[in-house]
Order: sequence, then structure tokens, then C-alpha cells
Amino acid sequence: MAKPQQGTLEKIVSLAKRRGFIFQSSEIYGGLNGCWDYGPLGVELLNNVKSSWWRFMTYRDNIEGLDASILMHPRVWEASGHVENFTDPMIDCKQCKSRYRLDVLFESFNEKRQKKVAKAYAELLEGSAREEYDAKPREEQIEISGDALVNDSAVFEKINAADVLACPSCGSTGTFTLPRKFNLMFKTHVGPVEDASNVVFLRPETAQGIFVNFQNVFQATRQKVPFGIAQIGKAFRNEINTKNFLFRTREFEQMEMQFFVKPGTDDEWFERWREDRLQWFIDCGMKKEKLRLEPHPEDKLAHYAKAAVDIEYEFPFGWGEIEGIHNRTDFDLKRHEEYSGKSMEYYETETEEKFVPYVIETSAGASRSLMAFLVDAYEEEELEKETRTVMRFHPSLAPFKAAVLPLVNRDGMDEIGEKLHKDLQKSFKVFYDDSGSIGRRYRRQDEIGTPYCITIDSDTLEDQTVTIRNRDSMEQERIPLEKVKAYLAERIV
RNA sequence: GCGGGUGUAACUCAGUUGGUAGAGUCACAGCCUUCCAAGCUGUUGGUCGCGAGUUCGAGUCUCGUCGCCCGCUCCA
Repeated sequence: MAKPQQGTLEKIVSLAKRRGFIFQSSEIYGGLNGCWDYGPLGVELLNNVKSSWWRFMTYRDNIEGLDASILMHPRVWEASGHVENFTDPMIDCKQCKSRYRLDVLFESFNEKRQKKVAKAYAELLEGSAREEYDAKPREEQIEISGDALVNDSAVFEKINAADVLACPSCGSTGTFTLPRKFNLMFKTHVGPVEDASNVVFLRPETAQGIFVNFQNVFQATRQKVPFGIAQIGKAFRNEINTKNFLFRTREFEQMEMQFFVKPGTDDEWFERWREDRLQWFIDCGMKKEKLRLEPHPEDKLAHYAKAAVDIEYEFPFGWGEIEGIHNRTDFDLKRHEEYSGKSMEYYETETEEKFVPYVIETSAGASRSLMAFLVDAYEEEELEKETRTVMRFHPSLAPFKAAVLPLVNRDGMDEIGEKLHKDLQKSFKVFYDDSGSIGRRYRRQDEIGTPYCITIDSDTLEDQTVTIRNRDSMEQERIPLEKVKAYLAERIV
């Protein structure tokens, strides 16, 4: 068994491009940082991953599906806390390369230095504005100048140039870069006029689409708590840095489920979903030893979470999160109640109790999962005289389920092959290949992870049987032509 | 964002002190082939990431820029 090692990711990226799994976005224009396109095989794989998730999550009584709009009312993101938490201005010290949040830096200054800032700010004011400012008490001046420093880059530039801002790390003054607002939400405008009144955001998580529809879904489906709402969709984050192929991208797809439970039962459900979600990856063929559960320490929890655990996969570059399970408490529903004025309460008839449900979130990255499946499936197998590259996808995820290969193009083998191909195509994604030696054709299929190859040979002409070759073992068995479809159906969910 | 590395055909790479680009693989068209790549013939495909500069002349030197990889930072 070959183990992923240095260079493995490069090989996978190369194979992914060569065979049509993943292309770099806008490649002919030099690429767009952190964006990737799914090619013919990639989109099959992605659809299979999503469909497997969808079946696992929603083909049960207590989870409903949803597909909310990517653009939502801007107030949604105020309620969710994203507007507030996404606008930190960051600066770097050019001298020692330290990075700071500007607002935190200002707060960390001692009084003497804050007064210097206030004084430097005064110098920027003229006429009545200056008079007004000077008339204010010292404390208020510090506050006003601090706000201006943090929020107005022109003010920052001048004050920084005046050598009143010192780097806490190296003590240099005037060495800071201009503040950059690392607003992780992409912004755009609704309608033809671009101004502040019509700003909307591309959602940074799909979860909020579920929360704002909580009452709609609940009432439309006659569900009772506990129940869940599942959704698959694109989300966008303007990451500072993208990295590691599909792992950190600015546009990605999430597979999320929010499970609404009665307060007090949340810990129990959290445990349960943690186990169920881990099992899903294993059921999809991912190697157990490459998966682990990694709890978040309490001091690193997101603003909405009471508890969190990541499902991590061991990529060639190290362990990385492919799914997060969070106990979001009643934070989101309560906030939406507050911001929208609409009730998010649930009435439990059995106990005659009213409560806002707690939420257990399972949030998987479709793109990250796909990458993990790619890495997990990749293997270089040493044979006697060669190395075989094989993608050992679980049959349910494999882009092509089978390939039909006439051994030679004569005596009517190709006609039988084409007929079988057309027939199988009604039920499965299948590939037909009649060019090159049979060995070469097997290798092509191995490289894209096709689990079964069906070969038509001269015996087929005699007794209507074909051979089916297994991708992983390379062993063959002979079955009647008419049973091929059933054979595949049995093995491919 | 910082530092380091890197960018030549679809893929992997070569290209000598600057003189208008090569190989293998793949693909395609034939031939040959009765079960695990690399048999034969032929063909397509690159203004050497992009843009300036130096030079009589730049893939080869300089600067800028973009992408990718590694490390740091960041990851609400």
C-alpha cells in the first residue's frame, strides 16, 4: 500500500487536471486566486458526494430539505453577528512583520500615547470642526480620534506619518502599512445604482438560510422538535489567503444540517450527530485511520457556539477540517427573533411548554470532502513490471460506474458492446472504449476510478456471457450479458 | 500580507557563456492486436504565465505583475 507523502498532492492535482476532475478557474487568463472549476469527472464526483449526503441526511422522517437564496436581506447578517465580526481593520508593521487588529492596537496604547493620537488628530481638523473638537473633554477626544483612526484610512495615514503610532513588538514608529479591512463577506449591490442603501452580501454560510426559514419549514411540514433542516449550497468567504488546492477557497460549497432540539437535550444530540457524521465518511469508503474527531477548546469557540468538534482528515499537508459539528444553542434563533421581531418559539403540546429550540449544526464542506475523497482514493500500486495508478473510489462516488470494452473491434464484438453501453447508460454513468490494447484501456479506467470493466470477447459470441473485471483486485468473473445491469445495481448504491 | 521556491506543448520535464524551442507521455487517424501500460506509421499542438526594460538579438539578464507550492500570519 502506497502512502501519501511529499509530492502526492501535486500528483493528484496533475491527474485531476489531465483527466478532467478539477481545472483552475480562468486558467487562460492566468487563473483567479483560490477558485477552481469542476470538470466532467469532477462534477460527477461532486454530485455523487452531494447526493450521498442528501440521501443519508434527508431520507428519514425528521429532516427536511431546503434550498435558500444565496442573496439574503442584509439584516440577516447583522442578526447573525457576521457584519460585526467581519470588519476588523488589520495592519502590519513593515519593520518586524507583526500583525495587529487596529482597534485592538489602539485600545492597548497607554493613556499617554492615546493622548498623542488625540492631539495628532486635532491637527488634522480645521475651522469650526477644530473648535468643536477642542471644546470636548479629553476622554471624548480620545474616543473620537480612536474611531477616526480605526475607521478612516486617510486619518490613519496622516497620524501614522506623524510618528505617534508605535509597534508594541519592535517599538518602531511610522512603520505600519495602511489598514486593510478584512471583511470576509463579499459585498455586492442589488439594482442598478451602487450605493450604501442597496448593499447585499454573498452568504458566508448556508446556515442562516435555514434559520430564517425555521418557522416556514416547521409549519409547512407538521414536524415536531426534534427535527432538522438540510441544505446544500455555495457559500463565499473573502479569505485573506487561499491555500492547498480545494482546501481553502473563496467560493465553496457546504452541506449543512441544522437540527432543532429542546434545550437540555442538546448535549445528547450533539454527541449523536458527531458519531453519525463521522460514520458517513466511513460509509463512503474513507479510510478510518485518516479520520479523527478534534474538539475545539472552549476559548476558541465561535461567537455562537457552546461546543464544537471538527471531523478532520489527514491530508498530505496535515490534518484539516472537513466538517464541523457545533452546538449553536439558541443564539441564532434568538437573534433573529430580536432583529426581525418575529417569534421563533416552539410550543410543545405534550408538556405545554414554549421554548426557542437549541440547534445542533452539522456543517460539511462539499469541496473539502471531495478533495479528501480524491486524496483518499489515490494510490500507486507496485505491480511486477510497472506502477499502476488507481483511484479507489467507493462505487457510489465513482464518476463512471463501469466501462464497456470490446476486446477487439471485429466479429460483431463492437456492436454487442455498443448495445450494452446504450442499455446500461439508461441507469448508470458508463464509459465506452474500443481503442488501444485491453491492458491500456483497463489502466485508463483505473486512473479515473471506474470500479467495473465489462469485456466482450469471442466467448460472448458463443454463449452471451461477458467478463467483469474488478478495479481493486483486477480479478475477473464471467456472467451472462443479461445480468450485467443487475450485477452493477447490486454493487452500486 | 510577509519570506522562500516555482511558472517552457494537455501532463512530466530538458534547453549549455543571451543567437528566433526539444524529448517522453497523452491525444487523434490508420495498421496490428483474443485480457492487464510503453508494437508500427503518420498527425495536431508552444509568440517559453503576463507586461515593460537592457541588447543588433532574451526561454536564458533586470524590474513589475499574476498564478501555484512551502513556511509565518489569518481562519469570525
